[in-house]
Amino acid sequence: MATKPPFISVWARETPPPRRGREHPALSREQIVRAALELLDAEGMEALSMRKLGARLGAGATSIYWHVSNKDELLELVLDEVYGEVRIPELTEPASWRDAAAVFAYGMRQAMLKHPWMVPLLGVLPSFGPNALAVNNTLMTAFEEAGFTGKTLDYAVGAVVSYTLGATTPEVTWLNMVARSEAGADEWLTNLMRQVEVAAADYPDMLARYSTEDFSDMGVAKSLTFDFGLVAMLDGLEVRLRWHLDESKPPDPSSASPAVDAAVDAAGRG
Amino acid sequence: MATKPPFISVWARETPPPRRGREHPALSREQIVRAALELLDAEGMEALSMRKLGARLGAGATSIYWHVSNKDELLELVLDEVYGEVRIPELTEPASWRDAAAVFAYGMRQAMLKHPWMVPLLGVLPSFGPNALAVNNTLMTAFEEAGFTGKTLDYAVGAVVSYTLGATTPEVTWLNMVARSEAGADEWLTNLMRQVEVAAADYPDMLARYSTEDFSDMGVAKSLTFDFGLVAMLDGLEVRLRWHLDESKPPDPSSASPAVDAAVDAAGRG
DNA sequence: ATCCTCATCGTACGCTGTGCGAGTGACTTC
DNA sequence: GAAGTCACTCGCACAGCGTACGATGAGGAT
Repeated sequence: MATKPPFISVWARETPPPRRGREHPALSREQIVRAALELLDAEGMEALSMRKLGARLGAGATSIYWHVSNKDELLELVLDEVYGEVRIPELTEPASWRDAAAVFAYGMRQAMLKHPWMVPLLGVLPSFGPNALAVNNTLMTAFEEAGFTGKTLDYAVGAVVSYTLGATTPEVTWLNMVARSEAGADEWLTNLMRQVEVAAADYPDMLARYSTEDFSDMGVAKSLTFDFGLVAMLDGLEVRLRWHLDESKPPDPSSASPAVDAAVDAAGRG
Repeated sequence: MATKPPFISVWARETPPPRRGREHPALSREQIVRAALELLDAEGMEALSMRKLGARLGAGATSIYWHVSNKDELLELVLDEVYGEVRIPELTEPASWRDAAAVFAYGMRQAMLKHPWMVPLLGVLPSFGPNALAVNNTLMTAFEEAGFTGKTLDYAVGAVVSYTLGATTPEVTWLNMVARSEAGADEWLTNLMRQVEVAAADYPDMLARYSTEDFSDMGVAKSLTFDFGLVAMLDGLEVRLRWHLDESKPPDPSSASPAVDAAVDAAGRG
């Protein structure tokens, strides 16, 4: 059992000093990353192999390894390239932290929907690239100007980012599945529904709920769901912002009722 | 370029009727799933190959394919097995929907931290298994008893699930990285910090914020962050529950200020 | 004893990431 | 001009992957 080599983020490793070399190298890191991005968008994650990427660049497969030390490293670069698409405009109004958050959330969601292959990567690769940092910084600054400070600032920004990620992930999973079902999405969906109905026979409430569901305009429904949760989160944060500004203590400092504590402890021991 | 076969969820495919066969087949689906789960927990995703799994079961690699048609299908089964660990106790108090949500959130988070390999899977495989449905159903029922109905019910539950997923994902990514860095976590972290400082030189605010950060007790910090966002979300939902019960319209039906609309539209076109 | 079905397994195919060493051409130094 | 250095490219090879396929055997049913 060969232990796998340690993971070192591109952004954490020493970059060799640029020495003068040939004028026109055939390959460049930017070029490779761009080609990889195109390939991923066109055919998805499992279509990206070093050989295919090399072929697309008119180069040998292993030539890539001069510019990039790993496939993981390449993926880190591509991922940060996507973060570059998430642009948050300067919003100078006072208390426009809500707008900044909303623009980020929708931008991030759009990026994830446009590049579905990136979603699993978020669970494996860190997001320390310059573009990811820039996005994060913009959000931080907007929240800071609104009055969030210290840990509350981190908490609030983290909450918005978390919701955005978590809300979009299953959406992308769903779309991936529909896309992969080659047959018409309709027939595939009814097939799935029938099976789920069987599996969910034990839960009559669930069946009742599903039967009233409208699957015709899924896109709109997903958007509404996303917006609902986002606004709910922002409202919750706004309450905390007021507490923060007034330096008033929240009425109940902890979320945990005794019942919750007990259940969480039990789960922890299991 | 061979087009990949379509994806068909385990839960959506026809299961062959059980015919009477040998009394003691050497392998069983449950056994395989359990062994796969152990292997994944012990050595992570990329250590799970059909050959290794077969070896661990004292069987040939391809024998597994009698009980499971795919590696993806096996992973779907293992994933649902993990959902089985997320148990939400019966909370019969009125208005205990908050407790139910909190217990789910902490349970799900714990499961994800315990089985880090599952996080990327959430972006690829659907969660239609019986255990996943059970968890979802319990949450739904608790919210319904509290007064959520119709689409608002879906929205509210979805918001809690989304936040939980999205908040835990980067946590797991982080832990994975630290674990993979073979060298002491401390030295690895300082190394990363140095590089990030260089990369973030353009953002003086960010540097200032990071320097006041305390990295000593990361676990506690992450827990606090998680709880903060969760309670914020629940507060936001509680406001909506009251609107819902009073059938009063929210003061501002949409989150979108003109500035946000413009920005979102621009992103959509890009 | 014969047949039929369930279940297991060995082999093989095409694919993957990537380590290694040889090759190539341009620039620097004499 | 000659020699050397160095950036860069590439072919080969290795170990491993998922899994299609056909052979093989082990029971129960007849």
